[in-house]
Amino acid sequence: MHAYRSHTCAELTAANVGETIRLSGWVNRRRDHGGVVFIDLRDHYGVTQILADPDSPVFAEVEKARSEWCIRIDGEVKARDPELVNPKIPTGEIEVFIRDMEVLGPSEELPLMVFGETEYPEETRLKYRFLDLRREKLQRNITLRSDVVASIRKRMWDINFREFQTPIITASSPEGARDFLVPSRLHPGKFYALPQAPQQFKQLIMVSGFDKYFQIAPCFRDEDPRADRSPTDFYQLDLEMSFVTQQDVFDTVAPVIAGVFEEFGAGRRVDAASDWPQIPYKEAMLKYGTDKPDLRIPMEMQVVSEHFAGSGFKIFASILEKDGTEIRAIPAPGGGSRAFCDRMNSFAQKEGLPGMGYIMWRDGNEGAGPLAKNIGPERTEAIRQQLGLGPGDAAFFLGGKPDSFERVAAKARVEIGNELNLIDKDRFAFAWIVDFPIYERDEETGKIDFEHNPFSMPQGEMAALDGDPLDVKGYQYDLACNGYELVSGAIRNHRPEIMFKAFEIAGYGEDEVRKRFGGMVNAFTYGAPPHGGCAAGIDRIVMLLADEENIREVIMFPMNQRAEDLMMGAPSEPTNEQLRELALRHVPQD
RNA sequence: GCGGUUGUAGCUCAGUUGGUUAGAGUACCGGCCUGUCACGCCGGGGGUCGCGGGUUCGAGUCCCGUCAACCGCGCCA
Repeated sequence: MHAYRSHTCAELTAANVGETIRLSGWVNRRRDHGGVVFIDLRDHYGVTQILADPDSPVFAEVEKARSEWCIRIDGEVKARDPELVNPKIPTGEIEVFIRDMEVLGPSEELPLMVFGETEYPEETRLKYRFLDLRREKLQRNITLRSDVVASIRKRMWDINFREFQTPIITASSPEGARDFLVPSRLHPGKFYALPQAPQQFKQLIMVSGFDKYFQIAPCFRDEDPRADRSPTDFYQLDLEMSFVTQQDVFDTVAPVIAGVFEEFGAGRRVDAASDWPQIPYKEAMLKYGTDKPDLRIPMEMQVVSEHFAGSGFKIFASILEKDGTEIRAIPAPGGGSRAFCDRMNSFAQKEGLPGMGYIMWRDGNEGAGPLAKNIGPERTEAIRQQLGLGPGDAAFFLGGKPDSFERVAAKARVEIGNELNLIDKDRFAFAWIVDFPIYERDEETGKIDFEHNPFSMPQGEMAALDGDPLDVKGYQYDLACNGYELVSGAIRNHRPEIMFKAFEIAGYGEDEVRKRFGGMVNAFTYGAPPHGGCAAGIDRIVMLLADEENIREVIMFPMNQRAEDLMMGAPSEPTNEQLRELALRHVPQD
């Protein structure tokens, strides 16, 4: 017999009754009835009930076993009496009468119970990640992640993409985020960097003639985390193709993403890849206040400035006298109760706005609420008609420069959708967001800078760069799903002269471009093909499929909110010798 | 860097207007129990109430400061 097991803890059924078998696993639960002791033995695959009574030679040892001890047992498979069958587990028809037991790894008192649904603070969970990972949910999530990655690889392979590994230790490439730097021992005072993405490498792979590249690529960014954003490192399905238009990229990627969501979505509805809308960035910001809208929520914002200009509602009327301002409405069908409207108003205040005015419509389409009183029945009725609302509905209003309220408006729209139960939880709703602007103006300095990364081809190419930079759109796109940004990509700028011009507008000279992106720009002077691609967030895809709201639930060994690994103790102080070798000295900051 | 929330037993939490020796569940230790599957019953050990200062006759509770965790803002494909 094998040293540790003849079967897994999920395998034994009535067909095995009478066999002598060997199992290894963890003590999930122990139930000691004095004359009979039960142990639920658990491994990765399932649970099997073990029992011992005084007839067993190891009865005394079995009584001593405790939760999460790792043990090996030998025993005989017995059928359970019909009334003792446990229908909750696949092995519920049998149990194993234990004849021998070996403690492979005893356990201290647990800081976190593997059994049960108790919630634990993240600090505890991360410090004892190996225990947390034993729990059913994380076993499921992490396994799902592996299956998703395998499926993606197969799907990409099937459409003739090939996976190539790109360097992890490379040059700093300022793409927007902060780099992780790695000091060089052989070149004191110089640093490598970890790639924020394999961006330049994949473009070089296209110049190298490989036509279709993908990689499940680790990306490193030294930025603060969010619930849906891992600090330090995360994984992307990174891909790039030559001789393609934006639509070609969509037609290639959408079926892969849709296929994965259908395969692992557990029956949740997936919008057909061919039906995913393409929403211009400007329109997305107007209707949803964000470039990653949740399209499961039916309401769209509308501009209603005309109904407030010169009206009796002085706050909005005077806002509208300033340049670049507008009033926008978020319709809330079924939201016409005072309690709900007040709750949303304080939600907006909590998010940093002065407030969020509202109108409710009663029977006979009569407008109610302070705002309706101020602007009078005619304007109130005009708003109702524009928004297509009726009795029992409400609308919320935000005023000012769009930049100042769009972020909160987007959150409010989600909040309204949630509160009024307007979100179909069993659906994945996708949309391509297109026509991103290439440039933005820094509000404080007034300086023009790249809105995204600087590698996108401007729509209209060189000629487009002659006009107002803020009007230049790029062949640059995101894929939004249920309020998350899943994919981001672009048709790249492969023409050095257009790159230099694009950088010049943002205030970077040719020498600066050559210094930062020299390798790539140089390659573009030797017959660069037009190319484009995108990157899809693996962690976020798995997060959506696993129905989790925190990205750490789908990462095996995540960092905490301060980018520390509590289990491994990272970051840690280097030894003096390490510092000496690297010619580094730590200068304490006050 | 900023804002919000939280911090009480190994773990999850309760703790009233400031008032006796800080509680429960679970885990752990001991005892009882031959059919449980969240087994049950009896008993026990276990506390720097995050930390420091203040107000008070008296602070887990009020005030000030500070630390930590999470969520958000800034930042960031």
